Amino acid sequence: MGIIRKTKHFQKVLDILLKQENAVSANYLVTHFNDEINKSTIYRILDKMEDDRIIHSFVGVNGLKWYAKCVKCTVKEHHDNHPHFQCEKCNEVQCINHTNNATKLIGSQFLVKSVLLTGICNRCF
Amino acid sequence: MGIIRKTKHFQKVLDILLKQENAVSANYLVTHFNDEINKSTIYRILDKMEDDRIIHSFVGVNGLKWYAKCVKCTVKEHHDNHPHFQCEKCNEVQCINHTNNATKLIGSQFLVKSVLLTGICNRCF
DNA sequence: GTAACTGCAAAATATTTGCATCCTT
DNA sequence: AAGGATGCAAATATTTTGCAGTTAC
Repeated sequence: MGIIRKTKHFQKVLDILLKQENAVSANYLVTHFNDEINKSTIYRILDKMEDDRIIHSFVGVNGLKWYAKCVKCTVKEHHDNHPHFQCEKCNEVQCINHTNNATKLIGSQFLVKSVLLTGICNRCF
Repeated sequence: MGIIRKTKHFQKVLDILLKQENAVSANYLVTHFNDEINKSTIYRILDKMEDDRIIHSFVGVNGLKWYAKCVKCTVKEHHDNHPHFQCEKCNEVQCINHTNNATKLIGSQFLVKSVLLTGICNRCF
């Protein structure tokens, strides 16, 4: 555990995540910061951010891990479980803004933390 | 491409998938058939089955690939996009029987092929 | 000063692929 | 006979880990 230090690397990764409208993959960040930030460091920063509920993660269609900023999460409650849609052709992930969707979908049998829909987007159709 | 041959291995893998109420991971099958069927063969059989719409696949919380039998799919149309729920603690996947859920969730902006919800199941809560 | 962060190399893990051989039709 | 299936080993690719050295508070 421990406190997160706001290092230069931390800030750089955070900046990308805040700038992005949709989710980004860990792999994208590794490539993007190639020769600037070591990949281990990136994975560790992402882990920390998720622990601190600054971002949340999910696994995409191809098994890659994706991250997106949490809009309205607190340390106590992580309620940013808005669904994501990923196109299996272009692999792009889009956030779907919709409220109460998860519970609407399956009632309250489970504590739902993330929802991922996959398929084909209108651009690739 | 080519025609699927109903070999002994093919039948054995199919039997497991049909017997199962919920989805199983490729990894489970590899372990289950250890010393009986080579892992490459299992992956290839699963690929073929998916091509032929006998089963459908999705990627779980930990990036592992999961497979489940298709209940009402034809070669022409693959409409078995019932949602799956995976517990991030016990990793178990449950099929959620619900109709029209995917389209209800996001309208008709995308062609939705699979829906995965993750979180914590009532047993692990 | 101490705990957290970083880079590097190596490990772990799941899946894929090349190739030679075997089997099914 | 021919095209598909199989086993084996090696390759891929992503993520994790151990460790030594550095940095932030």
